[in-house]
Amino acid sequence: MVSGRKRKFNEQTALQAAMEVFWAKGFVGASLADLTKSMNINKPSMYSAFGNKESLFIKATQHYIDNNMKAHLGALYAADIPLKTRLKNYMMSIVGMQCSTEQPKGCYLVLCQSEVAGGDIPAEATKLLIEIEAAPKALLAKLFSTDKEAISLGLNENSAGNALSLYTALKGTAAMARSKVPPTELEFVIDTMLTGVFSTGKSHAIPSPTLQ
Amino acid sequence: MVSGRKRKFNEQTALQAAMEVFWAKGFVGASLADLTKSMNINKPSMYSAFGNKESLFIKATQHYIDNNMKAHLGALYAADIPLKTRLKNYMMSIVGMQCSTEQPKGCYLVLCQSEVAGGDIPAEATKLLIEIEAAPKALLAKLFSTDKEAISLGLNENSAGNALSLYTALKGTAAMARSKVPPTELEFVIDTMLTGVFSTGKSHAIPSPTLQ
DNA sequence: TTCATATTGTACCAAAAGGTATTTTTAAGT
DNA sequence: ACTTAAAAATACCTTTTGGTACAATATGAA
Repeated sequence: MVSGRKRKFNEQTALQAAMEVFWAKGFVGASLADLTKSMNINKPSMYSAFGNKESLFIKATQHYIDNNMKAHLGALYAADIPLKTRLKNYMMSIVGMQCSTEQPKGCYLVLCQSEVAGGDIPAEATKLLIEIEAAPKALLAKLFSTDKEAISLGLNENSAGNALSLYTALKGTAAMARSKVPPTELEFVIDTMLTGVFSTGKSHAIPSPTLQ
Repeated sequence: MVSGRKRKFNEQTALQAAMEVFWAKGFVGASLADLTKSMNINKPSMYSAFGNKESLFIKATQHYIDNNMKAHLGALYAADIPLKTRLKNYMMSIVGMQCSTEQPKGCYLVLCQSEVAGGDIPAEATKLLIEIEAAPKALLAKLFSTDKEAISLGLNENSAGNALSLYTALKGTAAMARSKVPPTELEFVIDTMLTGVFSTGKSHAIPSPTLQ
């Protein structure tokens, strides 16, 4: 193998720390001093391990997706659970993360995506943040357009709109969570939006059975 | 009167320009160079007229409230218009602002309030941003608890929750608007949340008329 | 026309920003 | 034990940050 001094820090641990700084402060607001202090390494170690601030951010963002977004997906496809319940479990799982005391409140992505418009985020990072935006919308839209129950309720007729409604609600709860609104209150918000989606679906989709 | 050289710039115009920079970049992201360039004045003029970055921000925030928030309130209290319609008009008026091409997209306050948790906003400004948060929630809650129609629909029974749902939806649309989602799509989201609020109200509030 | 005063423009300051060069330390391979 | 190589620590670089001193320039009052 190659010789040389061994790394004192664990790359994943350092990345987790960096992620939490970006989560709390955004890309622009997070300084290298903030980052390296929280990662417990010095600047040259950071640069040799991660490249520069932008590529550290890109890796931290990927780390966030892998460790804080994907875990919720399971709830969406659980067997033998009504669609509305699956959606609620999915959304409340995300809300729980947004309100967790173990990590910064709110959503990493909502904050950083809102920084994009300011024009101070480098090109590659901007591209990633914009791409990420599409995924959950597409995922929910696909669910609404393919799920048996969704189809029988007519929710497939505006799958994109229904997905957008839920996604928007989650962006809203992210902002509220950052302002320390507790998850118990946000649960009511989620319930309300789900009620709206499901009752809109019905009114649009259920034709009179006696006709046609 | 007092003598001396006359001001070349209009204070309100300069404040409007500063507001737009904070709106696009947040408090942390907006540099004095950004601000003074957009205000078309130099730093000493800025400092003599507005104090420092923090007090400029406080004045810009007040300017935002006066010029971009208060205008929507009329819709809430319009006579002879159903409550649901009034709420929709109010919310769509805000969404229209969030999506306007005349100003930065999204909401000034949502961005800056999300910066508070980062800890880099000075004390007075932080205090203001937190105070502001309470007003629209209280306003909607009061409407739900006092409006005749709201009471008859039972929406007063959870006026705070209903207010929170709508407020959260607006925070969500602010984030979506910043990502350039068009108002036509956000209108569907607003409709859905309103449907949720009103149908939740009904299910809670309408007791079986044959009983009791 | 002079005088006092307020605003401007330029130049400047110390601190913090992102990023590196260089030296010191630590480890593995021989 | 000695070399080689990689990581760490310190010091440093340039640019930008928020904020000012100071001289130049207008303006109304006397």
